[in-house]
Amino acid sequence: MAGGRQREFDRDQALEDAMLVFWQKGFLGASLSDLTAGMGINKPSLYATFGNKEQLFIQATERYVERYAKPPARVLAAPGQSFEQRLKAYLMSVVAAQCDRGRPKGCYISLCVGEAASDCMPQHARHAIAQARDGGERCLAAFFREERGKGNLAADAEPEALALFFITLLHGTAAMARAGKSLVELETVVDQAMRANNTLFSC
Amino acid sequence: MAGGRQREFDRDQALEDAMLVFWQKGFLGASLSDLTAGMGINKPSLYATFGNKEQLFIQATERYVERYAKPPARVLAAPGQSFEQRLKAYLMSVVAAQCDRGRPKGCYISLCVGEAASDCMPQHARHAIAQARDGGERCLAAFFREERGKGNLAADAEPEALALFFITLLHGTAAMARAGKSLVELETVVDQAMRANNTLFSC
DNA sequence: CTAATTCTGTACCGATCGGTATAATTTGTC
DNA sequence: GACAAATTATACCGATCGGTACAGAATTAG
Repeated sequence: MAGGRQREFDRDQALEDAMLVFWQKGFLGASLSDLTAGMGINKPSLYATFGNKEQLFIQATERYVERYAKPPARVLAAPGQSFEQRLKAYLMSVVAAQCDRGRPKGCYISLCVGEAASDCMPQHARHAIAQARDGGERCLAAFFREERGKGNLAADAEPEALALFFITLLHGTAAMARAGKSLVELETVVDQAMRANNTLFSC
Repeated sequence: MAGGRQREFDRDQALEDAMLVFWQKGFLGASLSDLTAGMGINKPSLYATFGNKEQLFIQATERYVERYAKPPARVLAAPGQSFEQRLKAYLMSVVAAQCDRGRPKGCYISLCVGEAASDCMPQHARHAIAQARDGGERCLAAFFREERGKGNLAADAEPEALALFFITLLHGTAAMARAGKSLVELETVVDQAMRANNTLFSC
């Protein structure tokens, strides 16, 4: 049994707070002062608990994926709804999260993709962002592939191309949400994107 | 007539180089060391010629708009081509620029929109980015409005909604280009987006 | 109790940030 | 040539960066 003073903050809550800081300011823009202020702890506690800024960022990224990227993807498998309904529900769920009040606008991953392309981000952090980004696309491609197997999608439809199209669109809505566009505006964008592929759906 | 030592560098070339640094690293990520190294001058020369980092950024942003954002928009008015051909040529021209070898991937404006939403960017710099971002959307909306007036677009089409859709898409392709997607991949995205609105075009 | 252990707060580290003072150098005017 | 004006290079400024040493405070084991 290990003795010693027990920490005065909740580790999960601190990681959530750190994630929100990175979400708003990116990896570069989030200074240690910003992080410790947002997390309500001081630097030695941060380093003892999470390692360093890069490792904290990696853990925050994983947390974002688990808490904000994967949940919308679950509606893709919602029972009792048509293929088209599920896809639309997924897209609408994502843009709603991108416009959510009280949280940073846009998408954590999409924001950091911009930083990751410059060499201003450490290697492992860049890798974490690349993983998170590809994860969404692969998940969506698997969805289209499966639905095509079920006959909900035209036989000549390309799952990877469809996934790339919608993921690209969602990166676009993330940028627009960050620029201040309203949810209703982005919903019209999703509507137009759905219309783009309705010839494939109706097969 | 003003005497004095004449500067040993070309102001336009230096601004172009600074723009490329901001394009690759963003406002925050571009340090003065990065900028002076990329521009081939030293700090006093930079400050004497361009003011400070923020004013240099504003001038670099304006230069990007003139040299990389406006030229693709000219093909929207190309003579002897259908409305649909011109729109597609515009979109393809933009994604080609986003994937151009030898230049930073993606879009200068789209990259900085992410930074501008945090409070890490000075006020005037943020305003310059907002101006540049809105400029493209307004230009595209005016294009759709004019084409609708000419009967090339359905009477019930909404120019603003169409402009928002395609600008959003291009912000998405910018993020994907920055993430390493190839030009051919992004061209398939544009193709699918064009298909989205072909019911409006055929009127 | 004491000892060992773990966390917290402060104060500090070298490095880099954006920005500038200063002096040397190069030009034009007189 | 003398002098003023403008650019150059170097060296420096205070502030902040990411990261840590250290001492005090809190907890458990014996």
